[in-house]
Amino acid sequence: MGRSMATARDVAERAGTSTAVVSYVFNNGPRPVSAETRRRVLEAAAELDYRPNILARALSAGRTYSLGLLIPQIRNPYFATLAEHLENFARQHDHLLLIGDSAGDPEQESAHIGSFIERKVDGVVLVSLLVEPAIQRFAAAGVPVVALHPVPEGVTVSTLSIDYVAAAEASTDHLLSHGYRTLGVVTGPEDSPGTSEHRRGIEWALEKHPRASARYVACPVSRFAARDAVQPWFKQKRPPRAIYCSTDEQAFGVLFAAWEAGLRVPEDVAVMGFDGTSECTVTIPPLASVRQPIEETARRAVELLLDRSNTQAARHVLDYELIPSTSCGC
Amino acid sequence: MGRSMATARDVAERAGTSTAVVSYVFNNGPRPVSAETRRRVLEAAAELDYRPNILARALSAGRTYSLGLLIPQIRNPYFATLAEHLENFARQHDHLLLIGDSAGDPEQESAHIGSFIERKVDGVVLVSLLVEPAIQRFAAAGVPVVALHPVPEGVTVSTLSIDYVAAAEASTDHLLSHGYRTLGVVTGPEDSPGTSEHRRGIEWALEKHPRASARYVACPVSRFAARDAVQPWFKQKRPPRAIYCSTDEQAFGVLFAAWEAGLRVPEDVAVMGFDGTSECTVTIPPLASVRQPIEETARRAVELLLDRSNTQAARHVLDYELIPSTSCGC
DNA sequence: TTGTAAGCGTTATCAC
DNA sequence: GTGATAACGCTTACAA
Repeated sequence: MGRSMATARDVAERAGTSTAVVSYVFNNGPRPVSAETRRRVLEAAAELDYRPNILARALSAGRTYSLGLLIPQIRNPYFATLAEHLENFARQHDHLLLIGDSAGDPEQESAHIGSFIERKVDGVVLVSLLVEPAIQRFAAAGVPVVALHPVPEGVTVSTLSIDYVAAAEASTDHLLSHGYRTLGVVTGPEDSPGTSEHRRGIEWALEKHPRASARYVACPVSRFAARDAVQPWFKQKRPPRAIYCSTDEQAFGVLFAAWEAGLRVPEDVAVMGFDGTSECTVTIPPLASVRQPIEETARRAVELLLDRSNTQAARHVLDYELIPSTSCGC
Repeated sequence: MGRSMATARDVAERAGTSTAVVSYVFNNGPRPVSAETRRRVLEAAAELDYRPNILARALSAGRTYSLGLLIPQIRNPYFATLAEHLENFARQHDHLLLIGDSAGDPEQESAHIGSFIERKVDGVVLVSLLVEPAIQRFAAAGVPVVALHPVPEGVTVSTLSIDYVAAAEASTDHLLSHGYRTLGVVTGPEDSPGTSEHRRGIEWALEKHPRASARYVACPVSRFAARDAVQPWFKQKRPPRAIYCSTDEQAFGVLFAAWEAGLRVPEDVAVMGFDGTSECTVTIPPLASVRQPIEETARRAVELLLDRSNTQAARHVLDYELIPSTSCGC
């Protein structure tokens, strides 16, 4: 029982028809089937509890009904939330989501890319450490990709993201409008996608506030790395009055470092995150941030990948939302 | 280029042999191959950049080289960490890890179970909401399972976990040994696996401290739900002096609720978590907890599932470690 | 030690 | 509208 599933052949025999017709019924095509025959097939299938063998289907039809998600770190709540939403939308379309967590390691990322190609996923949602090689390999294998971060000009791929430069500028503006003059900036690694966009937005904002100055530090996107990265600032006589973080994950580490150094947030140092995960509402104190439209991103990413007519690489821009909260001082 | 991969047939032709031998070489069996022939096959394979088609292999051999992980919530850092380690070990054994996140919803859990069975995973690591139905379905489909939580007596399945009762007792003992007399206990839902083990351990500890009393609340395993669940306590004139949480995830919400209510941790209220994720080291204040051996659990789970000789259901018990920290008052 | 050929369970072409 | 039948690419008896 359950040991060996019924096959299309069994259903065909019981319905007094052929395996071809069984296939036509279950796929609504490519040939038409009379109402009466269809009924008999569905009845037989129900009686035998027939479920098409996905593996056989994949081998024959060349589609696996699976999507890949490649991310730097599943422990980052932003990516965990993204994965949740993508999984929901993928399931609604009868697809399985494969999650490839690189854990910040390009080698693991590379292994996942190979794995996704090998398993012939129908499409990949990409948040990559090393954007260009990843895109090259998927392109060479004919796997559709949607990237969720900025990608260098000239690289042909669909992207789906907010305007990072504008969001960074708005966020910095918001911080500086409190009158804070000294800014600390925590970004991801120099070469990681998005870092230069954050910088550019921050610099644009700084131009409008000539008395403000900024110092920068780049570190891995982890709360632990960020804590370590800002500790030296907090030991100085004059720590930055406000800290801009390019991810919430890093901001979590900054909040801790401030607490550890005996600095009050926001009275002594203001902090701003980026991503706007719901975890921000229960940090101590609640974290101001820039909300990314995670659910909409997930919905559209799945649509883009599964819409097989859509073969154009396009750059889609979504809206962000500035979320002030206790940590920024308002 | 990359469009259509080389097949075993191509390799066989180029090496002047048959597809059978190609298969023997790539699987190290089941028939022996002479050194010379093996060399020619490998050479031809390298020249053609041949990679066996995993789908075809799965269909033919009945193994998919994939493992499933079924968890209640990927956003919980404990499960995210578990997923990371499992993925690493699975990859070391050339297996892919499929993550099924139920998001606390039995219907989603059920859908994932169906999906894992349908895709014929070679084994499943189970952290389930509804243990028995899950185990039934996998058993009926002939899928090996390792459960990472307590499972009712009489259910035949391998388990791999710490002794929850003993750990809960030790943790409660530790709290009470500070002299705290009033204890608040936050557990997961009444019917979720583990809850009764936590309760039992706590009660054993309470018996040794006759002047101590406890009040209980059950809530979903989420920091948000836990925050809401303990808020009423913190509004009372005499909140519990110490709070035991059956997961770190819930303890995170308790720390926030205490802060929000103006209570100091640990001066006004002590807090203990459970799971011992590294996130505990950067909460405000750092969270005392019971460390689960996540990496070892992951390693052994993969070994158990892939060791095909091992068909016995056994209950494996791992060691936990009590981790005192600021939040408990020592 | 190697080759032939029959599956694995679909899909889809092509003839009826 | 329907039914044979040849793929899909691999594994593995069985024969040589």
